Amino acid sequence: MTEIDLSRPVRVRFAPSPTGDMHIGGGRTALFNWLFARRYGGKFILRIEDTDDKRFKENARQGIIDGLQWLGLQWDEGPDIGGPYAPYVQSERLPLYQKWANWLVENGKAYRAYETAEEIEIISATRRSKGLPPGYDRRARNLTPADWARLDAEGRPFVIRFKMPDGETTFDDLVRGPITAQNDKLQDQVLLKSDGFPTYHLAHIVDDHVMEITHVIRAEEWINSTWLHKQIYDAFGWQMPQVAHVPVILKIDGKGKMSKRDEGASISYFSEGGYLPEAVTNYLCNVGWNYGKTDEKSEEIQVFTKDQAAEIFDVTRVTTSGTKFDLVKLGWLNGVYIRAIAPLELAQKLRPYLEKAGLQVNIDTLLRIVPLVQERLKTLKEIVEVAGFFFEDDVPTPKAEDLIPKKMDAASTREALSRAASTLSALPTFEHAAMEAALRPLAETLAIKPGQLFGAIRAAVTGRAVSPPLFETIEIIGKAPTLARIERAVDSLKVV
RNA sequence: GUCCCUAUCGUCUAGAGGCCUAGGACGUGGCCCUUUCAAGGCUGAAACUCGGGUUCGAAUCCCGAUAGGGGCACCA
Repeated sequence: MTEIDLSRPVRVRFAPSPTGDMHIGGGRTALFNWLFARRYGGKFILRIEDTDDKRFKENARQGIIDGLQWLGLQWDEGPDIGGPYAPYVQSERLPLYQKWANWLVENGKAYRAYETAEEIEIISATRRSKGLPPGYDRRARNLTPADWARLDAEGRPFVIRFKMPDGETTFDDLVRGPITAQNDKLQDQVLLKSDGFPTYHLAHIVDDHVMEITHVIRAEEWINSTWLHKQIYDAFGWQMPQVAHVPVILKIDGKGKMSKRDEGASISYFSEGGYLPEAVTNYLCNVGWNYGKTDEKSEEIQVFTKDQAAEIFDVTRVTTSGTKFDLVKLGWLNGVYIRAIAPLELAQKLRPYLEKAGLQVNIDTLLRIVPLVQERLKTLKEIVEVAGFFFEDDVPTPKAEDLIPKKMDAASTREALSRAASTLSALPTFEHAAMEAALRPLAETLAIKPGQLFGAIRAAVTGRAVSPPLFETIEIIGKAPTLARIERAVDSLKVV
C-alpha cells in the first residue's frame, strides 16, 4: 500500500463548486480533509471553484460556508478569512489560469481547437457509433499557427485542449493503490474555454500547485479524471499531490448515488431537522472510515468526537466500496449525543424548535421538562411531539375509545377518573411521589391495575396514549389544569 | 457502447493465508425492568456473490463470471 508522503508541510483543501445547498457527501469529503489536516498538524483550506459562469452561484457560497461551520470544520485559509495565497475564489484568479494555459500551448503540450459545440456533438456521436468512447477526436492537433491566424481573422472562437501523450498513465491512490489507464482512452480535454474561463481540470491543478497543496482527498467520481491530471502535472513539470478517492454515498433504498432530491442529501436537512453536528460528523466518520479494531470496547469504537478521530485518522484506512446512508443509525447516534448534553444546554437547543412550532415557551417549565424527555428524543425537533402539549393551554379530551383503558368500560372509567380527581384534589402537595403513593391504593380499591388507572389519567390530562412519566408530567402541568382536564373527561363519558 | 472502481449479516463495518465455529454497531426477535413510550440489562436469528486456480491451509492471493457503483461536457 502506498505510503503517505509527509515530506512537505501538510496542506489540504476542500474545493466545492457553489451550486447550491451543501451536499452530505461534500460534508464527508470536507470532514476527511479536516481530519487529515488535524492529524498531521497541517492546514485545511477552503477554495471556491466557480469557473462556470453559466451556473447559478450567488447565495450558494454562503450555503457552503454555513454547512462547514455548522459541522464545526473551521478552515485555516479561505475566501472570507484570506490567507497567504488569496484570493481563494477561482473566478478572481482568471489571469493565472490563462497564463498557464498559454504556457502549455507555447511548449507544445496543448493546442487551440476551433470546433463549435454542435460540431463536437457530431464527432462524439460518430465515435460512439464506432464503439469508441464519445468525445473529441483530436483533429485540431494538426493545425499550424498559420491556421490559427486565419481562423482568428475569421473571428472564430477557440478553446485550448490538452495534448494527451501516447502510452499509459498510472497514479497511486492512497486508498486504492496504483490505478492505470491507456492514454488512447483518455480525452484531449478542454483546459481553457472559449470565454477565457478555465475548466476544473486546469484551474484546480494550477491552484493546488500554487497553493502548495500536498494531498487531495476527494470523491470517487474523480478517479477517471486523475490520469489526465497526472499528465497535466507532468506537462508542467510540477509535483502532483498525493490523491485519495473516498467512496460515494449511495441512497439507503433504491439505486444510485444520493442526489439533491433525496431525504438527508443536504447538510441543511440535518441542521434544520434537529440533528446535532457532533452526531452527524460522528456518523460521517463511521461511513467510509472506522476507528480501528472493533472487537473490544464496542461503544467507544462507534461513538467518538471528531477531535478524537483526528488523533488517529488514517486516510489509507478509508473503505473502498460505496456506502449507503442510514438515517436510522444516525438517529440512534443523535440520541446518544442528546442524552449526553447538560440539561440547561439541551433546553436552550430545544427552545427554538418549540417556538418554530408556534408554542409559547416558558424556559423554567422547559427546564423541568428536559429531564423527563432527554432520553426519549432522537432529534431535537421531536420535542414538539414529545412535549409540545406542556405548552398548549387547550388539550382536547380524547374520544371515549382512546380514554377507556383495556378491559374497562365507560362507567368504570368514569368512576376511576372521578375518584382519581378527588384523590389528587385532596393531596396537601401536588408532588409526583405523593400522587403515586395515593393513586396506587386507589387502583387497588377499584380492583383495577395501576396501569389501567394511570392510562386513563394520562389520556385525560395529556390527550395522548404516550407521554413522559405520568406523575412528573402532571406535576409540571399543575393542579388546576390537571383536575380540570380530568373533570372534563369524566363529563365526556357521561354523555355516552 | 466504452473505460475505471468495488464486492463480508438488512445497513455500516472488523478481518492484511492458519488466531474465523467470521467479531462489533444500528436495525430486528425473545426475556427482564416498567404506569405508556423511551432508556438500560440479558439473550437469539442474521453474511464471506459464484466458479476456477495457487497453497499443507484462503473471507483473505490470482484469473474469470456475475452484480453494484462511477466516468466518458467549453459541469465541477
